[in-house]
Amino acid sequence: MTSVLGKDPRCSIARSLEVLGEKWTLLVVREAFRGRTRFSEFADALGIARDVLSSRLATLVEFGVLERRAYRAEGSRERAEYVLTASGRELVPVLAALNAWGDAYRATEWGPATVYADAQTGEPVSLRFVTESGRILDLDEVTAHPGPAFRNT
Amino acid sequence: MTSVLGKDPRCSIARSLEVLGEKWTLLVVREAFRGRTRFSEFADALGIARDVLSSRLATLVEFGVLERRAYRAEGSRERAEYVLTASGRELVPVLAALNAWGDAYRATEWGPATVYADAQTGEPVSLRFVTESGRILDLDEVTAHPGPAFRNT
DNA sequence: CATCCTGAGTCGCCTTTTCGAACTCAGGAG
DNA sequence: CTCCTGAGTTCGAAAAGGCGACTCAGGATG
Repeated sequence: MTSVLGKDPRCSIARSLEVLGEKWTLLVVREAFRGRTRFSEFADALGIARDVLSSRLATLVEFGVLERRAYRAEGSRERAEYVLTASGRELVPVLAALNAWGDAYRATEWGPATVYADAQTGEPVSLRFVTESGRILDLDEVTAHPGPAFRNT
Repeated sequence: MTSVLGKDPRCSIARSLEVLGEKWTLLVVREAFRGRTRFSEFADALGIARDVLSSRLATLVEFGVLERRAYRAEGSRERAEYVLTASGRELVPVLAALNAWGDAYRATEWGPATVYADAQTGEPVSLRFVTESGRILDLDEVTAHPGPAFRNT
């Protein structure tokens, strides 16, 4: 991506996209959530060119979304695997938000592809805005306004 | 982007990214949320090449995220403006999720760039997973599993 | 009327990314 | 010693992005 931010390094969205915004990157992360860990698993699942995959894995590792580890299947030599780090696992909301929007506005005959649920009860869950006191708001009750980064200095 | 989905048209994330995943697109949407409507406003705010902006606006209009309208400032000729549609406004969670992740994992000295709040009370809000019955869950209490699209057929 | 100015693009040329297939490399298996 | 596999790297061609110049429509100016 080579710094999309150029214009505003203060915007957190721009900084996130610097890591996640290149073609294929979020799909690689999606596959990581689906449990893929190996180079060929990602390549086969996505149909991505291998050199591009190589480059995407490298930046995801560089920015701490994935961790590259050596592992050894029995009777086989050492190989690399890529697993989500804590920061990678915190990308669920990003994927869930994209998933929900796609379900709502680009629906297909097949229905929803991924459903998020309470791990305990299996009850379906959705992403909502919640106040600190636990009140759940609708989208139109929420406003975005400039934070510290656009007030100080 | 020319169909990243190739491999899986059933995945809602892939379909969302088909519209939103090209370079600059989400930043254009962010600017739309900040109230920009005119071609030059987007261009100036982002520092994006004008031909690329032209193309991004076209696909956002094509997929119903923005609406292109004619407007006329007094004593000036008719010009175009781009405003968020209902489906565009529902991208808040996507931007909020990216914003939160950037704040958490790519923080800067300046602090958060954008803060989401209850429009009424000003109380800060965050994106959370909520069950249908209104229980708020932590990320690690949520699982993603294949929906209808990966079960039927 | 002729000229200037502005917003909203388009055009052409060059650089950067992506694509796809082929090639390499390291070790275990036969 | 050769074959096989997973994990990449390399290379040429195609697509996308960046940048400055150019166009186009109409209102304002003289």
